[in-house]
Amino acid sequence: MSVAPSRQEQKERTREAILNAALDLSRDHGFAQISLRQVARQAGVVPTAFYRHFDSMDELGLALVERSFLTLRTMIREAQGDPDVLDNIIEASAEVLVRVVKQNRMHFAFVARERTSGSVAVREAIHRELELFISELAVVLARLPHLDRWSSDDVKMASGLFVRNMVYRAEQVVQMPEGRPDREEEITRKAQREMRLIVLGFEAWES
Amino acid sequence: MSVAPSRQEQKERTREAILNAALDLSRDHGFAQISLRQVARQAGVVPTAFYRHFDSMDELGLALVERSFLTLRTMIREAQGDPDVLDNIIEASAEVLVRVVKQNRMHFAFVARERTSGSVAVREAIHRELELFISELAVVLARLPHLDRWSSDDVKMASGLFVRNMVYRAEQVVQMPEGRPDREEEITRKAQREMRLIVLGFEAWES
DNA sequence: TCCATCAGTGAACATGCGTACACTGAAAGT
DNA sequence: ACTTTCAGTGTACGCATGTTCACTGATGGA
Repeated sequence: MSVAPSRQEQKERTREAILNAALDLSRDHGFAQISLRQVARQAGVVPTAFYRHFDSMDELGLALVERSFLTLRTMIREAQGDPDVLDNIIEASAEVLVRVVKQNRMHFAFVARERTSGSVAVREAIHRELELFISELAVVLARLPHLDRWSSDDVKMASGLFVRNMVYRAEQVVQMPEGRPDREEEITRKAQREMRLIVLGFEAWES
Repeated sequence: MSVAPSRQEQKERTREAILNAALDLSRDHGFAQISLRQVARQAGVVPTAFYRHFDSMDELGLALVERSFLTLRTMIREAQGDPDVLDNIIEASAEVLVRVVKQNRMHFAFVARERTSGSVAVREAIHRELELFISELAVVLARLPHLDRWSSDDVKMASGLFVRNMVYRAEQVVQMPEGRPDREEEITRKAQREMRLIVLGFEAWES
């Protein structure tokens, strides 16, 4: 027998249910086109109960942005801890990327989709988070053996290119039908090739 | 005094009005979230008149995709005719890009936005058109002095990278507030730098 | 001149929407 | 044992939507 959940716990559960409902519904039609009532229905709650957790759909959207980028941050930390990644940043990180995107398909789909199409508030939040993410990645990259002689501007630019590559590949993984390891491998390969290209370009540039 | 327009002419005018109304309204909220009635209102016709021109909003969306890519094709042809572009593909094409995007801001905004967020039909149409555009650009690139020794796979990949760079820069130009030649120049510069990086990368790669 | 065509009208409809408001009943504080 | 708090309920409202249908009146072919 499970004990009755405390009030706080129960509220948190409903909040999660609403977040998941919104994420799930966004999948097919985009966050901007789903209604408060649809979200409430899917979450198993009456429309007015929604307001106990969020003031508006816009606020829900911002919460989803936050939750999605938490996943991204976890990814970059995991990559930092992994010795394979430090030895062979390009090959390993491309593999980490595809794996993590697959595991958190919906979060990445949300970011990729709402980045250009969400409400103004959501769009700006994603933009801010992506900029932050680029800076964080730049710090990691700057420590790498090959790149530590580059100017910080160049590292930042490389980081930006990597992240853009990442966002683009994430779009592809998200749209990829499930159970297609061949497509998946192809995406990984292309992502690697592109990152190698970027690094080679910078090296030819500086010399 | 102007003569009375023929029936055909008048119909074509209304059709244009509807297309422009939709493009204009999409600007702020995205095509997927605007209603048939809003479009009709802005075009200065009654909602039911809409059906004389399009069966549904989806069909309107497809017509907008077509019209937008017509603009893109014009751009690539213009670039081919321009001797500056052939001599100095990177610098010149980045400038052409920024100029054309500025002139057709709304069309590019539409493509960039609806590429990831539109209805399934619109999204697929844009994807198809972009693939086509990449192939067309690859043909142009293959004729260039520097690139004619590359494998056709590599040229295609470079073309894909250029187009992705283009789409991304177009997003920036679209979001850029008007009358900021400094930002504009910065975008041009970054686009050029990136394209040079890609070319350098390939050359380092092959040798 | 007559008549068919057809782009655009205007009223009507069922439906889904966001939000206000008064409410219930169990958990948590005293 | 009591009272307070508050997550979730149920009703009701005004409003915008997509689509239907019968219509009007100018255009353009006979």
